[in-house]
Order: sequence, then structure tokens, then C-alpha cells
Amino acid sequence: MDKIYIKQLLESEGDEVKLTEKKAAILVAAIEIFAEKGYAATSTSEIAKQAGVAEGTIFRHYASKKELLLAIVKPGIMKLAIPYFASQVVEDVFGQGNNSFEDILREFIYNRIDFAKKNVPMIRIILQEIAFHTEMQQALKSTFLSEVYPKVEELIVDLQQKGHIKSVPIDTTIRFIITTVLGFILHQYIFSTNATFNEEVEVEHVIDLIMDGIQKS
Amino acid sequence: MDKIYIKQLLESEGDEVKLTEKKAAILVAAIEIFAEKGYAATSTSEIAKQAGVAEGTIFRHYASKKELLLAIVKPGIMKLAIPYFASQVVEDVFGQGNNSFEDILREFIYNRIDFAKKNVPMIRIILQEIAFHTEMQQALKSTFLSEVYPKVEELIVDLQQKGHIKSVPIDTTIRFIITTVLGFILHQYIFSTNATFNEEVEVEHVIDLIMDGIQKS
DNA sequence: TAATAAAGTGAGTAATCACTCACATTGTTA
DNA sequence: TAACAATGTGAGTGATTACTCACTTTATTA
Repeated sequence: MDKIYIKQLLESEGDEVKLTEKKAAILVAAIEIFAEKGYAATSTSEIAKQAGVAEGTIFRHYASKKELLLAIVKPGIMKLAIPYFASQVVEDVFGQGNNSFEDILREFIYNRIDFAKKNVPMIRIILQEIAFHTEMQQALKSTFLSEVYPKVEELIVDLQQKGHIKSVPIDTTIRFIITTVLGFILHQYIFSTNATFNEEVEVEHVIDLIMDGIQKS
Repeated sequence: MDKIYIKQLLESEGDEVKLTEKKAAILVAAIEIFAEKGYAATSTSEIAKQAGVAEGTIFRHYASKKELLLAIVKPGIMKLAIPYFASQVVEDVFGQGNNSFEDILREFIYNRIDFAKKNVPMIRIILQEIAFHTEMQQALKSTFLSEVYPKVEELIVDLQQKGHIKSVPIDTTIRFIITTVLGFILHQYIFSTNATFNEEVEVEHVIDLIMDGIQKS
């Protein structure tokens, strides 16, 4: 984890973030330790020590330990919730393209796999801490409801009208797809021990199960 | 949450648990506060205060704060991982009965819904803390691998041989079923705000999606 | 009932916590 | 270069932490 990664992670759509060496070091150390031990069990002195910085320097940049957490985690939540965030592929996927849903699903899954691979500690922190911090819950909920849900809803209604997918309630359909993809990704890339597996084959299985279920027809 | 609930929760297969009033009060308070604020952010003095007990009394019964957590959470993990634990329905579900897989799945889902409804704080604690405590991870892993996995594997192999379900790898199939059911239950009963919904209808949708996927055939 | 064990108490303790602040260093602008 | 602002420092602070222990109360057994 280096300074450039941190910059990219914390920047959301255009607004440049200026980082001194020490500030970047604090963020790197905080992400690492928060992910490993959890926010509540991490002391600011430990972060300072690992960052090679005086404890006071942390509070020069962040008013409190919690603000440091939120500075790390809020951009992460946005990029977790919004696939293709600030990417030109958005239109391809959620737009009115003529790709099959299967292709859209495949692209979505690979995109989230890519994100997961590059952001294991960040995802760990979000998973571990979201239960305790309403700010995080609200950030996730509001970005999902404003940026993701409407587009997905549009797509699904469209597919239902065309007769491509079942008329199961939209929320149920979305929850089904998200939990299946999330379950796969968390299991393989976040919780995973080290088990080797054929990524492409496994992704096709996931797609097949979402599209057709387990039943042999 | 009362003393009887606590007793049932902490007893696993036959071994009686003896609880004084104060000890039960400690457990009740600890479950409540751990679920709400998380283990690390909960102080033993707070537990003692809410339980109406001197702080020393906690350490009379539990050698450390962590031992208190594990005393609560270990039986919970077993009962979470093992459906129908210490129940006579086991054979019905995982045995060689002639129920259709759909019926087995339905019974499994309702059983886990029932468990979830009765154990919201316990499930919250497990979800929130399992990332930080290897003892919990190992307890879940070992009970799942020894008590659940073999039976489910047997069932799925059997169904695959009979041609009822696809020959997707067993682990993939199991993960798909568990994440879908878990996603539904966590969303509706653990994270849920208050949204009313028709449970029976929703369960049938979940079963349908697992069996047949989203695609219209 | 007397003796012993178990359960309960709460003041006390050393360690650690997040955070402050007066001061030092470095960077920027006039 | 002089003046000022931004960044960095680390000893210090009061509050809180998990846990201890000498002691009291309650339950059990002889």
C-alpha cells in the first residue's frame, strides 16, 4: 500500500487530495491496523508508531480518531457501492445497450472482483465497522439509493417487460443477485484462506446459478 | 431476554448449566450491550452496572472479558451453524427421506427464520465479532465441517446422481444456497428497518430463485 | 447448628486511552 | 530575506480500562 494508492482511493470525482508524506503514512498505517484489529481495538499511539509519526501529527490532520476512520471509509463505501464509478463503461452496463443481461452480469462480476482484489483491507474495515457507525450506514444507503438502485431498477423493469426475466419483485431480484455475487466475492477474495480455484470457471457457475438456478431442467 | 432464554441458549446437548440470578443478569446485560456497541467498545463496568451487579462479580464467574464473550458466543455459533440442532427433525431433513429438495429447502429456510427471529442480538454479536476472534472462526469452521457439511454433501451428491440438480461443484452449490438464504434472512430479520412484508410469499420467491434462477424459461 | 464452600462486593491499581498544547521545523509568499 | 502559515513534535493530562483482593454475605453440607 503506497501513497499513490491512497490518493486514488480517497479522491472522488475530480477533487484533488493533497497529501504530505506524513499524512499518507498515517492513512496507510490506519488502514492496515483498522483492518487487522478493528477500529475500537486500535490506538492512535499504535497508528502513529507504525506510521513513523508523532501522535500529535494525527490530530493535526484529523480532529478525532473517528474522523480519521470516516476519512478512510467514506470514499471506500462510495467505490464499493457504485460499480464503474467515474468510469466510461457506465453507459455500457446500465445504459440502453443491447447486451444480454448475462453479459452485463458478467461484466459487473469481473468489475467487482477487480475492485475486491485491489481493496481487501478497505473492504474488511467496511464490513467490520459498518454495524457500529451510523454515518457509514447512511453513506452506504444514500449512495446506493441515489446512484445504483434507480439504474438497476430501470434495467430490471426493462428486462421484465421484454420477457427476459421473471416478474419476481424488483427488490427481491436485486437482493438475490447482490447476495449471490457478494457471497462469492467475499468468500473467495476477502475471507479466503489460499485455496486455488479457476476464476473464469467459477464466475460462469455463479452466472449460471443466478440465471437458471440449481435445478436440472 | 430472560433467564430461561439464556439457559436454553447456553446449554448444548444435555449438559445442564447452573445459573445464579446475578450470573444470568450478567449474561443478559452482556449480550445486549455487546450486540449494540460491540465487544471492544463495551466496558465491564457498564455490563456490571446494567446487570445490577458489582464489577468483581463478573470476574468471579469469568476469568476475563474475552471469556465472557466466548461463553456467550460459542453455543450461539453451534446453534447458528447447525440447523435443527438437538431436534428430531434432523433425519427428516438431511436423512434419506423421500421429500423433494424444494421441500427440504423450505423447511431449512423456515427453521433458520425461526432461529433468527429468536436470536437477533446473538446473531449481531457473531457477525460483528467473528472477524476479530480466531476462536470464533475456528468454532464456526469446525462445527460446520464436522456437523453440517458432510450431511449436506451427501444430500447434494444424491440429488445430482438422481439428476434432480445440476452437476455444479458441491462447494459452489452449497455456497450459493447458503448465501442466498443468509442474504434474505440477514436483510429481513437482522438488518431490517421495519418494512412489512409477506413472509410466505417472499420465502417462495427465494426458493424459486434458488431452484430456477431469474431467467424466464 | 457449626463448619465450609460458593457467590457477591467495591475500593484500589497500574496501564492505556484519546486528545492537548507550547514549541520546533519546514514551506510559501511578499 | 523577512514574515507568515502550515506541518510536525512529544511530554503531559484527566478519564477510563480490565482486573485484583481482602472482605462480607449467602448457600450447602456434616
